[in-house]
Amino acid sequence: MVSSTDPRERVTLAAAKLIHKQGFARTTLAEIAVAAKVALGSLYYYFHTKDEIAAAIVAKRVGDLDQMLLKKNTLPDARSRLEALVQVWADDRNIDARYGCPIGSLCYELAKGRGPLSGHAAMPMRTLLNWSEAQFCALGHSQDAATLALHLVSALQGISLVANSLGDAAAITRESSYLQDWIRQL
Amino acid sequence: MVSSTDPRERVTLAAAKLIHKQGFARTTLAEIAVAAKVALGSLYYYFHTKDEIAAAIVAKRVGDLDQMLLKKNTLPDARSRLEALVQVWADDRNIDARYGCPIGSLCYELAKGRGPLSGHAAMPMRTLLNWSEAQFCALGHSQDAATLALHLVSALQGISLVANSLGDAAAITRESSYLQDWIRQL
DNA sequence: GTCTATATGTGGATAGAC
DNA sequence: GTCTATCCACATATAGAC
Repeated sequence: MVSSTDPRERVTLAAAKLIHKQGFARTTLAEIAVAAKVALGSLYYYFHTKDEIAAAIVAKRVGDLDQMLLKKNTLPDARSRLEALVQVWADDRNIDARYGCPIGSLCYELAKGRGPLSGHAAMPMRTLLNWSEAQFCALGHSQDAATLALHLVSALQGISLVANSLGDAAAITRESSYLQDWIRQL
Repeated sequence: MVSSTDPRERVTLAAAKLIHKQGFARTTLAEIAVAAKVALGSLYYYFHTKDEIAAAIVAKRVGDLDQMLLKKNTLPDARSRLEALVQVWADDRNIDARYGCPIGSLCYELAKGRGPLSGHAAMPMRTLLNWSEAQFCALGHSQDAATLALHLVSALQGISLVANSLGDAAAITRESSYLQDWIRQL
């Protein structure tokens, strides 16, 4: 299950998986400790509080996102880069329909009524928005690139939420196709 | 704050408000009891479990949604009806940016990794989707009405999530404008 | 029906040995 | 650094008087 040798990373990975499936509030430190093969008390050597684990997960997600988007940048044109982003959702349709978007569902839970953690929730969204905006700019839509990026990211986050509520992965397939067409026609 | 005379309704309303702001898992029965001006023990006269309160909130939300959509049906044409739906999000931008969509954020939390409550999460979404699909049909898009409805509802749910994560109500204004234009051009 | 009091379980967090 | 054992607060749920 958890294969990293660095225990701190093992905890972050295990927590990310569990929290994706169960939500942050419903996931206990005891569960995380078991999944990470670390004693419960040891968690507090790596993180001072449960909230800090959430912050670490968000930071890791932003890093993964950056890496993923950087890879897409090797694609020849902005249009295919945007299509590739949508394709990520299409590929992950089954897990997203079951547990929601790993990024969006966590951000939604953290942003709600929390002080310090609310700030963290913005980072992954900004990452997605900024990259998308750059692509729309490259496509020649520099005037309304921010608006188009907002629409794209909203659609991706929204379809994850709707498909999860319905328990219907096919909804993600359908919305992905719609978005692909939209990008091609732009 | 809570003005209903029927105590059961008072509990449902108080719980709905608190859970919208704090999330389901983080809201305690003690808080609900205080807000509803009911003794903690009395909650169990009206509801057997905390989960039942969540179910009652969802049922109430579906009822409110039905009523709201029924009102929109008095508008002369399908296009203005769809615009009116989007306008609801634009009007509620401040509260949605702060706490998320009252429907979507609850559904997202309930659908995740829960047995019986997962089923309830689908109902509000289906209500929104079915009504929207009917409007797109009336607009002459009977062929792809379901796809258009899915795109609209996803966009509305998505912008609530993104705006909440960013803490930015203006994002809802911008996406609403985009969707209004989209509806007019259809 | 509505209340007070309480049982029961469990979660985050700490203490301290090794 | 990693562990075991434990504290303490609090949340859900129950008991039972009124």
